[in-house]
Amino acid sequence: MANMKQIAQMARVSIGTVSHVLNNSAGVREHLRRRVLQAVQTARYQPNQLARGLRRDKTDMIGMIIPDITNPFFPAVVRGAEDVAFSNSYRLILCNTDNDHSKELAHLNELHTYLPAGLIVIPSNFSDLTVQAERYRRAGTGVVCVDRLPKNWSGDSVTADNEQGAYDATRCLVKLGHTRLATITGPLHLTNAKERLSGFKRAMREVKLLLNPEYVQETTFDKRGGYLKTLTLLRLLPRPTAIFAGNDMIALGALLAIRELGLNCPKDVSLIGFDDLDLGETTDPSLSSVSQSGYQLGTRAASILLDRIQGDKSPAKHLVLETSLDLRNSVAPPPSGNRVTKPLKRRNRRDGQEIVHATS
Amino acid sequence: MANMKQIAQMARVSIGTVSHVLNNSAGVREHLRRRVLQAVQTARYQPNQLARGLRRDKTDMIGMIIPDITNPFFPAVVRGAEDVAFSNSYRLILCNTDNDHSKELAHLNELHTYLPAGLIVIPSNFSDLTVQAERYRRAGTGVVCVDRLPKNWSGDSVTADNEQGAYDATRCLVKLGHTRLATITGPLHLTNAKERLSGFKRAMREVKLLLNPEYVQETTFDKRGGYLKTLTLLRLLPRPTAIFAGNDMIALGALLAIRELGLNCPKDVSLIGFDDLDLGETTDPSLSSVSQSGYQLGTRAASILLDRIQGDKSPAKHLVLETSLDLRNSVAPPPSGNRVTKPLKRRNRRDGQEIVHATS
DNA sequence: CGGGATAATTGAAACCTTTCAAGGCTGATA
DNA sequence: TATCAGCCTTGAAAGGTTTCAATTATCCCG
Repeated sequence: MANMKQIAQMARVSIGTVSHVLNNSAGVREHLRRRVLQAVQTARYQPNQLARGLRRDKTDMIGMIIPDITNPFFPAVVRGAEDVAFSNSYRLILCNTDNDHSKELAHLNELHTYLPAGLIVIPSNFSDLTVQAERYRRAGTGVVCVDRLPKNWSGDSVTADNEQGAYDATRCLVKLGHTRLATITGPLHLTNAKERLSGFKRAMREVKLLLNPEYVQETTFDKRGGYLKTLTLLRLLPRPTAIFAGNDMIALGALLAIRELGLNCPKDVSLIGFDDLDLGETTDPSLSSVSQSGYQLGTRAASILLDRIQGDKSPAKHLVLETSLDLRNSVAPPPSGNRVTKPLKRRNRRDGQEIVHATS
Repeated sequence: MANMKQIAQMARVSIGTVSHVLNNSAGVREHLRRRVLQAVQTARYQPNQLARGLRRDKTDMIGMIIPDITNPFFPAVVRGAEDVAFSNSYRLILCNTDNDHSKELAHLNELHTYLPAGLIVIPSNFSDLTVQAERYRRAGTGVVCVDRLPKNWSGDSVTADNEQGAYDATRCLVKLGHTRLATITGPLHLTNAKERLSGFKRAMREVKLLLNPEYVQETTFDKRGGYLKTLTLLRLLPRPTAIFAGNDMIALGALLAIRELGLNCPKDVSLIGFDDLDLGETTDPSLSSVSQSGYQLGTRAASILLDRIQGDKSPAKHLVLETSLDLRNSVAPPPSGNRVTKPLKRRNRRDGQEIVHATS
């Protein structure tokens, strides 16, 4: 691989001049500049980013840490961030924490030694990002938090209006005539889960509906959690007629559970999710959901970060994006009047089905 | 951030000794070693990876290039690769090419200057990776190709047995009694698409079924492509009774099209996809699919790469993973006998629906 | 044409490691 | 106790860039 020294020789100039041409860091007379560019071309020279980073104390990499690349919502965020970063010639180093606290820590520590220009983080469960981020801040490296915030987070953030989204969804169910509303929340130490629950509660309060505490189930943000907690909910008496799921993965699990118990969505149970993932369009029934644009979350976060990199010293920004309710076939009015509650089918799973049962 | 010099001072040894302790590159007597480790601890020292990489001419990063992070199949591969890489303390730099040739090129070029230890690539459409990879090989950097191969690829590769998988799926449809089988393939310059088509054809040939050339439609590996080509297929006369889709995203699009034309899957049209994505479980009807483990593709690729990094000089490896057929509700025998072909419903899309129509 | 001011160019230091060669120490053997 | 081998330890160079200070070239004005 060619280096600057060789380019300098080819162009019959000093190394310093080559650098100046490449970075526009000082005036260089046209004929020299041309010679340098020429040499760069013919040698297909590309500056060694490690050396450059070492010297500059900063690279053109942006670290991005996400909890689970397997949940389709996060790739959407990544995509957004990548698009903005790439077109500003920053590159993304993507780290997957697998929702594992220690893995997040490891990434956070390591990343630091690559001197990234900034960090975009979707905190994992139990993240103590706040402490870690301090190290980065002290080194002048921006950190933007996306989707959910760790405890005591005071830095830049981009989130959706979770509270309002949940509120809207709940109001919609209420308007359809439901009175026995349940919700399956994500882990309540995550701000987004908490906010969605409080939106749900606000809507209930507003119409003076009583909320049976058993109707609020907390679980992880995945299909399995949704599946298990839905089984729990649907065995309660009286059985809830509508479920607001903390996200679409939970809703997907709910759908499976509803089906398995011989019930029908939306006839017996209405269901609304959160995120409005693409895959909600093709489910049976198609899934209603609170739509938030993961892509936008990503682009906005990257933009804020780029501003910081370019020297924006203004106080922390907290961007909250609007949500909208996307109604499809998974909602309907509750089963008519006081009709006798339909009995549940005996549970009968196919062999080899994948869902693992929790021990607790 | 602390550096080696400070550690050396704290431990009252030379910089060289610190390095030796950290890398086990020479015997260091126990009491000095302890002093160094102590200092490292208290200063929370972490070696600067840029400097290290610069000196060693190689970093602990593995570049991974994928065509579209938004297609759930690829994150699964990433996940696999990441798990293996991470546990061997390599880190993944993920680059998304958006199926864009020039973006792939840009990433390939850039990545080079970060001196990654190796590369895992799922080539994009029209990739001329083969040429690019040469540069890496000359620098002693391994490149492993996953899922599909670019033209003239002679390096390491990990792929699924696309031909056999497609064959099995087709045989299954035939066994159910279908005779008018159609297929929607991915871009045929991609090896995986080509292999799947040839598996399909082999099955047809074996049972001496005639293949109407119009029954083979080529498109991109996404929902929109599947949607459009299914519309085309279902307007042909006689109408095919079964479709083998080149992947699950295409199958998802097909499902939408079938539904939109007022037809029923599986009663009017049977459908089998490829990849066996999670989301196939919750579609209406649930989607049958040729199952290939993206996760395994990823782990295997990473393993091969790690071997190369550790000095494995054996000839290029071509790992081909088995597939299995996962049957769900999207397949059934063809509509009974010579029943009059059901008329198509007039097309009538909801406003604001997202699918964009191609101009051609 | 000389002088000064300004612009262009250069050389070398610095960034933080790794690694090599050289020097120092330890302990054993004679 | 002197010598030697062998192991430890060290200092310095090298890796490729940026950047600062210093030098050189250019230009304009008198």
